[in-house]
Amino acid sequence: MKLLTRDTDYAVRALIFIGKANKRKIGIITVDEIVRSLNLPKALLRKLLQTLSKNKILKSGRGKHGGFSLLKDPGKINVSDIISIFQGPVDFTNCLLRNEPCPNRKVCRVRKKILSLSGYVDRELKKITLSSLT
Amino acid sequence: MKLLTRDTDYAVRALIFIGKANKRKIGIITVDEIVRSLNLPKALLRKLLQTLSKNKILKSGRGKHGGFSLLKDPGKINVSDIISIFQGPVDFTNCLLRNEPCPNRKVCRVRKKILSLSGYVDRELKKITLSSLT
DNA sequence: CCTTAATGATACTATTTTAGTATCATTATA
DNA sequence: TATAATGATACTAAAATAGTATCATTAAGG
Repeated sequence: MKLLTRDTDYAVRALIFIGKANKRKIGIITVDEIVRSLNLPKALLRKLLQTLSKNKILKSGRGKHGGFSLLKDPGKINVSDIISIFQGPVDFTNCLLRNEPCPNRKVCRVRKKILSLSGYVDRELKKITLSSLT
Repeated sequence: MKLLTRDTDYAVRALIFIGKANKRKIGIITVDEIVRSLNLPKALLRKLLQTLSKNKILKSGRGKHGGFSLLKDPGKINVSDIISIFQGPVDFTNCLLRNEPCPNRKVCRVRKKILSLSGYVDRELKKITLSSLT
């Protein structure tokens, strides 16, 4: 019952690395640099960073001297965002019965509790910003 | 990102049903009765209730007039227990790096936060007892 | 220009988890 | 001894997770 899948996990690691570099005024980081420091599989990391670029978390530059840098303020990037990108929004509820919407949804006490837990966890994850991690 | 898998979900539904029946002094419930009321797949439910019996949540009786009843006090059966049985203990942490223990474990801030969230969720799930649901 | 070093797009495979079914064995009751 | 119940177990299908490979495109710099 992992909260973060591998993709999210590696993406967060990479973002922390890029965030730290940006802090030291190193504008652009290549996949190779991240791989050397964090020991992540290169082909996979490339895919993840491409996804982060498509989702406006990173800015990418192509060609020689290309690479990645943060597109948004590190205070505005948080773990809930990254989970949303790689795993879908933080939502613990299920509320299906044999693949149909559960008829008991409206009054279900389990649902109420799970919903509230889900909300709590999401709010806490939104507090874990990149700036709080670098 | 479901918190409960289908097995846990169906098991909780069945336990609620059995708990309610036990409350009304109906000692023993058969799989067929649960299936008729909750519309769950019979073969699957049988397997789940067998697992609950092995885990000392239910008592089972075989033969004609056999069936299931709660083995423990409904105040002492909670959702965290059922998750533990079907999905393993409530634990959001991962802390692997390429399938090895992550070397950063000890100082990792993400880990600290996930651990604390995990603990919170588990404590809350332990509060959702069967008696609170029937 | 042309080489090189970077990302973009995309297709593919393997493994694990989740979801669900089927069947024979055993037991208790009437 | 027939019947109605659970016990044990083996099996299949689908989805999610984990990971790799390759060609296309772009930008810098001699």
